[in-house]
Amino acid sequence: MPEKPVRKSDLTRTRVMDGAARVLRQRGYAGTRLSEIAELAGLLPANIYYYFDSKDDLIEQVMEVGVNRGFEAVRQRVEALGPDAVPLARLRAAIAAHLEMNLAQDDYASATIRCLSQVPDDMRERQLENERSFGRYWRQIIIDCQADGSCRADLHPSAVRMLLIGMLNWAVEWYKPGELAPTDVADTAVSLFLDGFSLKA
Amino acid sequence: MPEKPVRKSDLTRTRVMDGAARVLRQRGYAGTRLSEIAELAGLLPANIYYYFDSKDDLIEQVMEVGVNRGFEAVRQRVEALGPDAVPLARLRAAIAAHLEMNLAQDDYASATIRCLSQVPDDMRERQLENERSFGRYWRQIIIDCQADGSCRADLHPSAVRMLLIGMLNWAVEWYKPGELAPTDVADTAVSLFLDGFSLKA
DNA sequence: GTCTATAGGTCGATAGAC
DNA sequence: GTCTATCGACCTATAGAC
Repeated sequence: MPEKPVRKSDLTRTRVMDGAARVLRQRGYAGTRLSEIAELAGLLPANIYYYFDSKDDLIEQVMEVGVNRGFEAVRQRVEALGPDAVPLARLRAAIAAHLEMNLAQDDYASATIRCLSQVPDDMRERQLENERSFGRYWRQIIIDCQADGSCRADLHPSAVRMLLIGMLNWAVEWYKPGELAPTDVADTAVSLFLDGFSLKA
Repeated sequence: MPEKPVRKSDLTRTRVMDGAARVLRQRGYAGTRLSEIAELAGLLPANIYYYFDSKDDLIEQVMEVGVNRGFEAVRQRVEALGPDAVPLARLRAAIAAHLEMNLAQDDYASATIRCLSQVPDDMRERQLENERSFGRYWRQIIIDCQADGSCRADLHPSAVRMLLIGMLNWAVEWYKPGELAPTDVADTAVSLFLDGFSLKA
């Protein structure tokens, strides 16, 4: 491993991205101001242009990190089960990981989720391309569950995936730390999604 | 019934609100421009101030209509079952109605859902107050299902409600008319939520 | 790398003629 | 009710000193 000195430049750049992620999460794309990002990062708005070409350039880089973080959180939890884990166990792990990531209020991941539908068309197109492998990963887990007979094959896998992801993503909108811990919500979501709400007598 | 003449003023006012609902749905709160609303309504931006005190005033009125439309769509479908319908049937009807309302792309309802987390704090506070009775309506149906033994009582009713509503609301973000009809998605959502994805052998 | 200063543009809102 | 004209605020982005 070669030396990888931590330069001040990199630290400041990271502070700007951290600030941008936080502002994007709570203001949305169009509501995000460079002045607020600069304040959080402890510099002046004009300085941002020393690190990024434009506001959109900064935002796009934040969202790229957000997708990667979300994907990695899910993948690591799933892979930790080992190569012999059954598909249903992998699905449980994926749901819990995705939800806990969002409820832990990771700014990058939740900013990305929230802003995807708000950014300009060309930026969204590139972002969707980034998320495609993440989507395939979910899709494969769901299909595997149907293929080995552990889950219902009468439902359209794409609809199942979107409804599931929606249930998880929307939690960002209403969850407030307090009464329910993130793991409690995750347990409820896993149980609800897999076993259903109704009682089969 | 007294005469209720349709004044031109009211028609124009409605066109402005229709335009605002559409723009809000696809641009979000901060991304909405009066110029785009005016274009859709067929007038000039300055004219909007003849009908509304301010941009926020217009937006708040659109969201108020949105909440009412969503609530009425759900309530009417549920009430149509008659007073003797079992809670589980009422829950099915509520889910289908809410989802179909959103997927049919009603601008007012989906704009409200999308913008709620983006508007200024005081506006959101008033909006949440409006939605409270809607929330209680859902809550009662869920509790009734648990009370009569048709649904699981081991899950926190609030968590169940939020996860369910989230699954439905997020559909606005990804649904595109085409392969799947709104009723198909609604059927899948009802089946998935009530019976679960896994197969109980 | 960080600052001051400012250009250039967009938008919400108002004033007043018609 | 709808128009033209315009003000003032705010924001992105650039230029250039230090």
